[in-house]
Amino acid sequence: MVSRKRDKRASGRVTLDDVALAAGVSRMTVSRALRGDRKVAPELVERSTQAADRLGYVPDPAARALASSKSSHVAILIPLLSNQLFVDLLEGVQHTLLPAGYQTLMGVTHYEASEEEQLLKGFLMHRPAGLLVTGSEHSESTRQLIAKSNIPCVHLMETLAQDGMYSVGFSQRDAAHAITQHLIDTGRRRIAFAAAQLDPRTLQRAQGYRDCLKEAGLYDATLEWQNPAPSSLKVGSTMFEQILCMRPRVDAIFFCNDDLAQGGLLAALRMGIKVPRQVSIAGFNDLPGSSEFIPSLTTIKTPRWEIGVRAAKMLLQLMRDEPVAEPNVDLGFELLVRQSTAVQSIRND
Amino acid sequence: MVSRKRDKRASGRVTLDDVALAAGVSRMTVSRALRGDRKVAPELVERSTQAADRLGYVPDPAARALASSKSSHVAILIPLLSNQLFVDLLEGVQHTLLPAGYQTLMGVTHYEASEEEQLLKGFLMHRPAGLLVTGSEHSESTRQLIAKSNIPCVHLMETLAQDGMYSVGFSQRDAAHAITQHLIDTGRRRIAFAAAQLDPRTLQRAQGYRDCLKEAGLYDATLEWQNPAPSSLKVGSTMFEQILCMRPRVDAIFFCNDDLAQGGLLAALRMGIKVPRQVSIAGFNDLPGSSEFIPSLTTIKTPRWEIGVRAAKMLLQLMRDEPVAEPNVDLGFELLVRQSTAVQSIRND
DNA sequence: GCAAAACTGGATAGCGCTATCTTAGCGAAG
DNA sequence: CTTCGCTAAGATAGCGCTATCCAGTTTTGC
Repeated sequence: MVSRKRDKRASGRVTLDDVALAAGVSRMTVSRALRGDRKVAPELVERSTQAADRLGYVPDPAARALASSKSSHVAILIPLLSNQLFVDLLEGVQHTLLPAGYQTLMGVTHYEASEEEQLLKGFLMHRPAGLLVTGSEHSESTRQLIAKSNIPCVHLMETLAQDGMYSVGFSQRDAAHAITQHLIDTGRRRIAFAAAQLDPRTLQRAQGYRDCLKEAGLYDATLEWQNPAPSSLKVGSTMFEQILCMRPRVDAIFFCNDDLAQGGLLAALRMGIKVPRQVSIAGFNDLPGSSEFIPSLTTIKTPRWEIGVRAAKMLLQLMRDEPVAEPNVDLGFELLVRQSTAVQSIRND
Repeated sequence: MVSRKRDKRASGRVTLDDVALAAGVSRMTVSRALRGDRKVAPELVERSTQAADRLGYVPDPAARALASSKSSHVAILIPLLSNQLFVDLLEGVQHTLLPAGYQTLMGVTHYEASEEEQLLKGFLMHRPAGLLVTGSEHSESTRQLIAKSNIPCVHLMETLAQDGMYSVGFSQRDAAHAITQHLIDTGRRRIAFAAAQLDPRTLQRAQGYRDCLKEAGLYDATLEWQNPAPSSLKVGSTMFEQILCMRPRVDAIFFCNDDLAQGGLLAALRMGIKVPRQVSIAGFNDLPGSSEFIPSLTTIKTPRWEIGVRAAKMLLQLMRDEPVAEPNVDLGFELLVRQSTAVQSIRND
């Protein structure tokens, strides 16, 4: 017979067997009809879906996972959620994955390799169907865990041109280069760089800054400031004070994240330093508030929501074994010129 | 025999059967030994755990869920992640739940009842072991879904004294009352209230503001400003301008969230209005940056990380059918008095 | 026009666990 | 000394699905 224990109907759960019985076909046919994994006669599909709807059938992900050894989970690893950047990324991902029937397992690594590894292990035991990770630099064991698991994986936020790897992001280096160039173009000559949270992306931005200034013959290593503390308004304030105290002739500061830059703007206000007249300030990421600051903050608008969406779409293709046309997608960036780098006067050098 | 298909060892997965074989006991004994769900002879527990460790056994959550019809998932519903408040909450929850072996399924509702319902349905089909939801006000169908599911549920962020319900939070009303009282105590008399994102907690804060001013005989309904838009720096700026334009004699504004208040501070700066000399400004939540603003922002520090931890602990007890001593926990709040409400002068009224 | 290949629906056998029933072992009670 | 619990370990039976094999029916190729 089709069903095993039709008498034990007390469970309340509608199973495939119930649907099959109602539709007058076999359980397998319903399973196939609902998932569309093999060709089923249109009429039987119709009958199956109707019966499923009528009975309110909801597939059991656990049973599915057990039988197919593939879950409907996608694990995503991000460094933190206190940066709006990653929140947007995550929302883009969920926006795409949820309608496709995937649940997101989110892990916050706090930029700790050990936490990342721990989280990944926890996720892998759930046999996720896909993996999304931030950046491409990971500890050796993390890399191996990913490789051995044989689970489709897309890297987020960076461009990456490595065979067999998938990524969606933009060039952090180029973006930093562009905004540095903008500072040069607006007449600045002693341009400092202030970074905190020295993650790989920050370092790539540092490189863009450096390259640009070297090309212009303006590079001065003593104007590069790096602070390993987590990026925050407070750190930005402190760094601004430090920089202006140690290098009073600096005429622009490129902060590698908007929260630092916002802190810088506040510090300038406190110190009575006019922005941009005396010092130009630029940020990165276009975080909420940056457009409202006094003066409004010049920054790089990064397409993180779009990155989330695009990466999730790519992952969907990978999970369905569909071909991926472009394994490494560069979504670019946009320079937003606002008041904090306005040209106020030609400075004599 | 104990094992079913010992020959088919190609899968690479270590199952309970493997461990049982290695330990020289039955599969059930290992299962019980590892979970400690029934008494097992100490020696057999020892042998089981050692064999499991040696073979690197990792239980399969899907199989577990299927067999026991209870998963190791906990679903959490929060309104949004762009407010640091909920990020902290979530981190507290994960910090507690992850070591206990539970995976968090996070859903962002964007304050939309329909989204909440949709997400909840998706979660419920995973048969989560527990549920965490923000606040106590939900659509009727959401409430019913929760009730019918019979899954332990803890409500976050609000105090709630309803039989059979569990909550961890603090009194939004009392906190708003306290900060309003502080404004009165510092000599303010025409105290405006500016709210956005009119969720239940915001409305409770409005009530605290209202109650306090009425007690002091200072209530003026025309000083209450509510904006249904999502809370943001920009909205705060706009509301500040509006309030000062329409009610120029206002001497304090209580913004119901720090981002609004920060926007207010920036607007004041732009308009040349001295804070706190001319207008006191108070916020709510102590978000990052508030201590760095010029002037630093008086606000209510809310224990959201602790709420997450405490709620998760309570949920763990519920999921283990342990008794819960205190089903409704009030974690309080703290008034942080900073420069934005300093007493600068006694205003004649 | 006939054999082989291609398809379709159904029966069967688990996926890796846990709930539950059974049985063996053993001390306490009569 | 026997009988009755009572406990702890093992055997059994699925949880609700999908992979896979099998058989019946088309199609296709030469």
